[in-house]
Amino acid sequence: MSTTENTDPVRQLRSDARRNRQRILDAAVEVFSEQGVEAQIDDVARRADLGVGTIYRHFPTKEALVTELVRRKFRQFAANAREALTVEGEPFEVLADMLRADAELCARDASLQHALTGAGESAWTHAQAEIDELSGLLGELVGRAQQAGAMRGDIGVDDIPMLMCGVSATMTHTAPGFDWHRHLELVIAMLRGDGHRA
Amino acid sequence: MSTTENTDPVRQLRSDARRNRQRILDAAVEVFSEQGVEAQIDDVARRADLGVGTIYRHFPTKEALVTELVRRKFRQFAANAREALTVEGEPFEVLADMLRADAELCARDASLQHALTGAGESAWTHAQAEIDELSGLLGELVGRAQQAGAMRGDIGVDDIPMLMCGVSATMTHTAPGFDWHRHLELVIAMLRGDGHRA
Amino acid sequence: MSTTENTDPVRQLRSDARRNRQRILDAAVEVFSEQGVEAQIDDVARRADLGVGTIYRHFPTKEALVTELVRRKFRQFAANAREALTVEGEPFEVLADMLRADAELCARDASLQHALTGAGESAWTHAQAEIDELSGLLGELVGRAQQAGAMRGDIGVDDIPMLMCGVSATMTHTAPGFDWHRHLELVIAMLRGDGHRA
Amino acid sequence: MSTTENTDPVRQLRSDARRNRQRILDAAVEVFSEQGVEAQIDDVARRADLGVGTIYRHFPTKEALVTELVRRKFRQFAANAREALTVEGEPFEVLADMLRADAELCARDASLQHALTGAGESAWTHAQAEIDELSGLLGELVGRAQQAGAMRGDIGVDDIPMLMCGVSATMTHTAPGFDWHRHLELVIAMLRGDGHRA
DNA sequence: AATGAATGAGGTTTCATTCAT
DNA sequence: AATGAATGAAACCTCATTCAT
Repeated sequence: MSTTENTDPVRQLRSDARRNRQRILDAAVEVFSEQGVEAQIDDVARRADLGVGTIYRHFPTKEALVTELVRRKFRQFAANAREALTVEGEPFEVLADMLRADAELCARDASLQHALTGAGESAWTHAQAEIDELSGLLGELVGRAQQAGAMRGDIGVDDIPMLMCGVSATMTHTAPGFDWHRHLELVIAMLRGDGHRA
Repeated sequence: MSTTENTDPVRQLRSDARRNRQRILDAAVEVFSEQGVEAQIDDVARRADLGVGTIYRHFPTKEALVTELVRRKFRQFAANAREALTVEGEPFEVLADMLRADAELCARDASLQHALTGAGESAWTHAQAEIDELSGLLGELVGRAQQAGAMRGDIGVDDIPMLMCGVSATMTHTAPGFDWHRHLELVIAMLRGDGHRA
Repeated sequence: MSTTENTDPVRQLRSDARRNRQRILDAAVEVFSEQGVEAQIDDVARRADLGVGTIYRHFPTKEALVTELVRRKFRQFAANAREALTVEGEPFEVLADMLRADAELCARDASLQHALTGAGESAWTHAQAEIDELSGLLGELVGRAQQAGAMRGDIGVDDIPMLMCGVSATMTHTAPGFDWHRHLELVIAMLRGDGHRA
Repeated sequence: MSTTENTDPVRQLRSDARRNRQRILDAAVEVFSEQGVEAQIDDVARRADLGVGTIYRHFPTKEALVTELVRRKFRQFAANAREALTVEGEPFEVLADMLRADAELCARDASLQHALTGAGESAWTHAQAEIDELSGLLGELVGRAQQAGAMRGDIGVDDIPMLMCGVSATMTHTAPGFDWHRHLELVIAMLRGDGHRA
C-alpha cells in the first residue's frame, strides 16, 4: 500500500478507531490513577465517553488494557533514553539527568504507578519487548559513563531498573519522611560511586 | 487478680479463642502469600479449618485482618531492632546485620510482602503505633552508629525505612537481573558512606 | 410437692432462672422496640446482660421469644378487660374506657407493636389461648353494653379486635394526618351507634 | 425530537430494557406476595427469568425495588380517584365505590400489602410525591360529597387514608372473625355519618 | 463499528443456633 | 445453669465479559 510497509497494527486502524483507542488509554490513565486498578471498566468507558463494548473491541481483556499502559510507560522510558543518547555532555551526568526525568515521569502520576504496581504479574511479563528495548539503550548509556570513568564499574545494566524500582516504591507509599527526590539522589550518588573503594 | 494486670485484649481471650486467632493469622499469611490479598476470606477460613464466622468474630472486616498482618510485620521489625540494641559489637555492623535480618524476614514470604503492599492505604495508617515504636528503636541504633563515626552523618532515621522499602520492592518484582541481596548490600555500603565526601 | 399444684412451668423455675427469664423479656421489649424484630438475639442478650446461650435455654427459638411477647400483650388486654368487668358504671362507657386503656397500652410502645406486627404469622397463631381468653371477657362486656341499649346491637365480639387492630395500625405508620386518638374516637362513636338507623 | 418531549426516564429506556423492568416488577409482586419482603432478590430474578445483575441495573438496591412497588400502589389509588372524579352520580356513593375499589385492589394481593407494610419506613417516605398526588384527588372527592350534604362534615381528607390503612390491616391479619368487607362497610357507614349528631 | 443492557459466578458479611468450656 | 465462641447457610451486591440491537 505505502512505501513504508505498515506492520504496526495500531497504524492500520481507521482514523476514528485510532482516536477511540487513544481516548480509552487516556481515560484509563485518569481513572486508574484516581481509583487504582480496581476501578471498573465501566468507569473507564464513562470517562472516555464510549460504550464498554468499544473498549472490549480494542482490548480483549481488562488486563490487556493495563498491560498496554505498562508498555506505554516503558516506551516513554525508552524515549527518554534515546534522547539522552543524543545529548552532548559528561556521560554520567547525562545518565543521571535521564534518571531524574524518568522519576519525574513516574511521579507525575505516582498514583498510576501505584495502580500498575498492583496489577497482576502478567501485565509486566507481557511488556517484555519494551523492557528489552529499554535495556539495550540503558546499556549504551551506562557503558559510556563507565568508560568515561565517571561511574562505578561494578554496576550492571540491570541494577538501574532495580534501583529505580525502589525509588518509585518510595513515591507510592505516603509514609512520613519518605521523599523520592532524596532517595533518587542517594541512588545517583551511589552509582557515581563517590569515593568507592574497589 | 494477678499482680501484672492484663490489659492486652488478646491475652484476655479464652484459651481456645486465642488459639483460633493465631490459626487465623497463620492461615492468612499462607493464603495471602499464595494468592495475594485478593484471596477470599473463605479460603483463609478453609485453611484455618474454621468457619468464616469465626474469622469475622475476630476481625470485623477483611481489611482488619490484613491490617493485623501489617502490624505483626512491624512488631517483628521492632523485635529485631530491640535485639540489635542488646548486641555487643561495632555499632554500624550491628545495624547492618539487623537490616539483613529484616530483609530476610521480608524475603521469607516476599509474596506476603507483595500482598500487603497491594493492600489499601488504610491498612498502613492503622499500624501507626507499631511504626512509631519501630522509629524510636531505629533512632537509637542509627545514633550509636553515627557517633561511632562508622556511618554517614547525613542519614536520618526516616531514610532507613525508605531505602528498605525500595529493597523490598525488589523482592516482589520478579524481573530478570533483580536481586535483593545485591540491592541491600548497595544500600548498606551507601549508608556506611564508603569514602563519602562531606 | 406443694399444696398448690404447680402446673405453670414458669412458676417451677428456680428463682434465679425466673429472674433471668424476666430480664430477657424486658430486654427483648426494649431492643425490638428500638430496632424492630430484625434485631439480633445477641443484642437482646447484651441488653439483658446475659449470654446468648441463656436466652436459648429459656426460649428455644427467636420466634418463641417473640411469641411470648405477643402473649404478654394479650394477657395485658385480658387484665384490662377483667378490671373493666369490676367497674361500676354505664356499661358502654366502661367498655369504651377499656378500649382507650388498651390503645394507650399499645401506644406506649408503638414501636414494639410495629415490631410484633412484622413478626411471622405463627407468633400470633401460637397466642391462641390468650386470644380466646380475651374473647370471652370481651363478650361479657359487649353483652352488658348491648343489653343496656347503649351500643349498636349488630356489633359482634370479633369486631372489637378487628377495629382495634385498625387503630393500632394507625399508630405504627407515621404518616402526616394520622392520629390514633382520633381514629379510636371515631370507632367508639360508631360502636355506640350514634343515631344508627336499624 | 418529538413535540411531546419525553422526560420520564422510564420511557427513555430501550424497548428491551423497558420490557425487562416490567418483568422485574411483576416478578417482585409475585415473589414478595408469596414470601414477604424477606424474599431474596435471587428469587425475584429467577421468577423474572433474568440475571440478578439485571435487577440491580434497574434498581440499585432491594429497597429501591420495594419502594417502586409502594409507589405503584399509590399510583393505582390515584388512578381510581381520577376515574371516580369522572363518574356521574351521587357524590358520596362515588367516593364509597372508589374506596371499595381501593380495598379490592389491596385485597387482590393482601400478601403483597402485608409485605409492603413490613418494608422499611423509608420505602414509604420515598413515595411522598405519589401520596401527595393522591391527597389532592381525595380532597376533591371528599369536598364534593360534603357539599352535597351526603357525608359527615367533620371528616378531613387525611382521615380517609388513616381509616383505610386500618381496613387493610384487617386483610393482612388472618384472625378468626376478621372480615375486611365488614370493616370497610362499617367505615363507610361512619363516613356517611348515619344520623350523626353534630 | 458502536452501544450499553444483560449475565451470573463469586465476593463480603450477617446472624440464628449449637456446643465446648 | 450459664457463657460466648464457633458455625455456615444464606443474603446482598459487584463487575468482567458477552451479545442483541
